[in-house]
Amino acid sequence: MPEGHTIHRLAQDYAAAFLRTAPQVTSPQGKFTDSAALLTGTELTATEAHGKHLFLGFRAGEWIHIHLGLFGKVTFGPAPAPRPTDTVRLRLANSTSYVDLRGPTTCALITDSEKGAIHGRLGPDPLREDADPKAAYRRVSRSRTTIAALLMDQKVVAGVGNVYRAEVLFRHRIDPYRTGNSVTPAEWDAIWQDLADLMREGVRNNRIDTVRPEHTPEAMGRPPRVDDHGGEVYVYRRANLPCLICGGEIRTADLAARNLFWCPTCQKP
DNA sequence: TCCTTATGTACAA
DNA sequence: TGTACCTAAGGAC
Repeated sequence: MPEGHTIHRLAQDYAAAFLRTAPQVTSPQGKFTDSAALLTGTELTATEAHGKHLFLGFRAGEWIHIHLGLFGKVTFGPAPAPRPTDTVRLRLANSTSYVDLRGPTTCALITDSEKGAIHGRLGPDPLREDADPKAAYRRVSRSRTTIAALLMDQKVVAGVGNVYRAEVLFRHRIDPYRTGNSVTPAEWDAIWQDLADLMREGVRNNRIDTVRPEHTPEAMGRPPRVDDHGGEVYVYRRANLPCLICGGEIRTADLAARNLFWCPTCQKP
C-alpha cells in the first residue's frame, strides 16, 4: 500500500527493529545477493524516507535504496524468521526480528552521492521537516498541466499517490481538471497543509483516512460501507457510488494511465 | 486455473 | 502515449 505515508512508517519500523544492530542481510530470491553479502553483519546506522523512496544506511557508508512501486510489500515478524519464500528480495534478520521485502521496483546498493541525486530530483515531501511548499507552488503555478497530474508528479510534490491526490482535491472542492496555473496561493497553502496533516495521520495509523467525523456514513445517516484498501475515503475507488456529501454519483476517468475519482457536483470547474 | 486489478515509475517512440 | 516490470489477492470459470 505504497504512498508516502507507508514509506515514512517503514523507515520508523525498520529503525525500531534494526537500528544500531548488525542484521544478517540476505536475498533469498537472488536478485540482491551480491550486495547483501557485502552488508551482512554491518551495523544499520540510519533509516530515511523521501516521498516514496526508502533509504537504509549501513556503517559501510552505503545505502540500500528501496522503492516499492505498485506491488512492493514489506512484512515484519519476530525471530526466529520462517523459511523465506522464493519471492523475498531482501531479508534483514537479527536476534529479535526479521523483515522481508517482496516485489519492489527498486532494491539497490547506492553511494551517498547517488542518494543525493535522488533527493535532488524529488520535490518537497509534506512529511519532511525540510520541505518547502513554496518550491512546489512555483512549479504548480507555472504549469498548464492539470492539478490532478501535478499532484502525482514526484518532482512537484514527493509522496502523494492516487489516493491522497483524489482525496485532497475532493476535500478542497477543486476540480481535478483545473490547470496548475489556476490554483491560487491560498488554495495551494490549504492543500499543502491538509496533505501534511492527512499524511502524518497516515503514518500514525498505517492507513489512509480522509473522511471528516461529520461526514462518516453513521453521522450522515447512511449505511456504513467497506473500502477494501482499508481506510475511510470520500471518492477513491467509489465510482458510481453516492457522494458522501451531496449524494450525487462519484465519477471515474483515466488520467495519465491512472484512475481518477471525483465528485463533479462538489468539485465544480 | 485463468484473468483482472492495484496506493508506481522508467523508458522508448 | 504505450509498454514493461515487479507480486498477490479476488473473482470468474
